[in-house]
Amino acid sequence: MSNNLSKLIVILGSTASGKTDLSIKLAKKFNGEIVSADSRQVYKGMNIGTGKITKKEMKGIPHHLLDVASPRIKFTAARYKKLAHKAIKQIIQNNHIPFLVGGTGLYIQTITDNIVIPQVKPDWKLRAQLEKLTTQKLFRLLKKKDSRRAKTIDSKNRRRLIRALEIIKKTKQPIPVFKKNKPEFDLLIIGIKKSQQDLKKLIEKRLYKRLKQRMITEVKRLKKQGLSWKRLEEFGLEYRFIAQYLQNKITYNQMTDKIQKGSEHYAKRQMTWFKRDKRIHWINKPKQAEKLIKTFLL
RNA sequence: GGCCUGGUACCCAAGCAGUUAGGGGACUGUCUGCAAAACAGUUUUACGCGGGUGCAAAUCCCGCCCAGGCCU
Repeated sequence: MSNNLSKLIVILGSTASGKTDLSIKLAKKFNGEIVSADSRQVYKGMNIGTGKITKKEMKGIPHHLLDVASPRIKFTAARYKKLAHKAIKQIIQNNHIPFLVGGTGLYIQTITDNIVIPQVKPDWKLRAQLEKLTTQKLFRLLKKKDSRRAKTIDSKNRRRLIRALEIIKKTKQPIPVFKKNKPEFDLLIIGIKKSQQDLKKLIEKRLYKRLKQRMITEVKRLKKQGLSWKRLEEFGLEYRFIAQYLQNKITYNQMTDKIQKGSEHYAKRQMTWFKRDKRIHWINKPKQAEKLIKTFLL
């Protein structure tokens, strides 16, 4: 099993599963630093709604990939890979243990499967143009230009169709076949398992805590700083539904309801995603994680 | 007591004699740079109850029940 690769410990789990607490505990114990894998916590000013860890809660453990982007600018998985990779390397150089912690499956996969994302940056102008076409037309266009990719793509998923066409246009080539690569690190992947019932309760508790912490004020502040309602809604969950509430599109009760149900669904989707990765060691208790890590670091 | 309107699957809601309405929600899943996103599948013989007419009724007829409205 042992090889010459540097070790990387991954802690993942659905929203509200307790990743943050566990990661602090483990990082303290094993001389670690934390690299966040969260597609919303990368944004500055989005703290309460994303459940971003506070300075105090960090207990001196260095954290990476938090607050690295302005919410005005769209952050992408490709950018995540670059920054996270760099952070991990740095932690290793400091002779600390890197902990990749988060719930954004795609971001985690860029590291754990070392996915090569086509070197084509999003072209927002082109996307706006393609956005005007019907889904059917987009699909026909793709079929004409790259019949291989057309066979595997979701023919009704506009977002993916547009991305595919974007790559073809820029590279003037068909889309390369998707493949997972050997990871650059020696991995231990730990997943926190919670029953759907427990998660429900945890999400509810967390929601009321966040509302008390003035989560709505946070959204108002972001709006004031120049973010459009549309942009705020794009972030999903708390940001989406609070924005809708502030625009009087929904009532306060509808807002809390939608955040609750939306979070439950999100948690479910995350688990559906994670289930596919057979390398994950699922645990219920922190002790189990400690044990796994001890063996792994020998 | 009389007149009217309505009672359709978990919810909303079209149909008004003869192919699966549709939406929401719920559940399950997908994943090639927006991933807290986007997308897909399932929930496809339900029409208040009892009779009748018709080859055929949620749809027409009769009676009853329930809800709401109006009248006395």
